[in-house]
Amino acid sequence: MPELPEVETLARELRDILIGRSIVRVGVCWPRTIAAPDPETFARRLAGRRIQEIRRRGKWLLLGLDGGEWLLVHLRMSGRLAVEGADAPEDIHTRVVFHLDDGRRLRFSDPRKFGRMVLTACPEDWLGDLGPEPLAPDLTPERLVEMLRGRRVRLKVQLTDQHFLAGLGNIYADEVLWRAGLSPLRRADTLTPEEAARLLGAIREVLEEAIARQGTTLADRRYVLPDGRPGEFAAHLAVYGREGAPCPRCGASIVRARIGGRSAHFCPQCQQ
DNA sequence: CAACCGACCTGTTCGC
DNA sequence: TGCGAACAGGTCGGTT
Repeated sequence: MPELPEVETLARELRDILIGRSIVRVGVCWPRTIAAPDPETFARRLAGRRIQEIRRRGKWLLLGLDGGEWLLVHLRMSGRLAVEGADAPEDIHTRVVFHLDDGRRLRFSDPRKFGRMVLTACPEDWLGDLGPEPLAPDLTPERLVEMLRGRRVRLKVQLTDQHFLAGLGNIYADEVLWRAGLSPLRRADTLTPEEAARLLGAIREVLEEAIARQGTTLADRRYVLPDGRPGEFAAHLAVYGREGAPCPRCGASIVRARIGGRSAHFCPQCQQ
């Protein structure tokens, strides 16, 4: 499940490969991947465009093209971007292929078909009402306290709400709360300023460490780098996917519960 | 505003 | 062994 660290890693890797390259031709294998414009227009308008810059916003990847338009990509659950030679093996999950001017291709595969792409001159129209970037310096502990005011939902739900904060998903929300020593069941507006500051610190530590290790590749290998290499953060997960295993901090057994319709993993001992 | 549900999807795991 | 049910979860839109 690609979250902020995975998309950030992709953006960094793809910058080295794609900046300055031109898209020669686009093949759309699963039209519903293209949210806008219609798939034919999408392919036609992309042909001949040069990739000038690559950014990330929350879990969105943004490719800036000459001519002023942006190609927006959201990987959702199972989307994957690979850069490969023309001789690469077929993949039944391929949804969109971008043929590049160096003979290679950027291939989007997505077994679950949830991933979406948009070609637009105005990305803000498509990013939704995203919350602030967790790693941006202007997100201060004071501002986080302000943001939490009146928020009666449980912390786990709050952290995965993209309107509140952009980029955290199920895995990193669990890891962040463990690092901060806060219960996922805690009501968001009950945090003291000290706890909010601790939470922000944990968010940044976890995300920065995960980015440094190039993201989390689980056994299903749903996320890998553009060249197929795995990210190395999975070995450092403290709670996610570790139900019944010992807490790295206190040794208590990690618990899995259902919060807000999805699984939450936490240590009942150090996250009271 | 909070909580929940279904829809979108398919590969994998689980229980009988 | 084989089958269908349940599960995995990001996001949106709808209902209670």
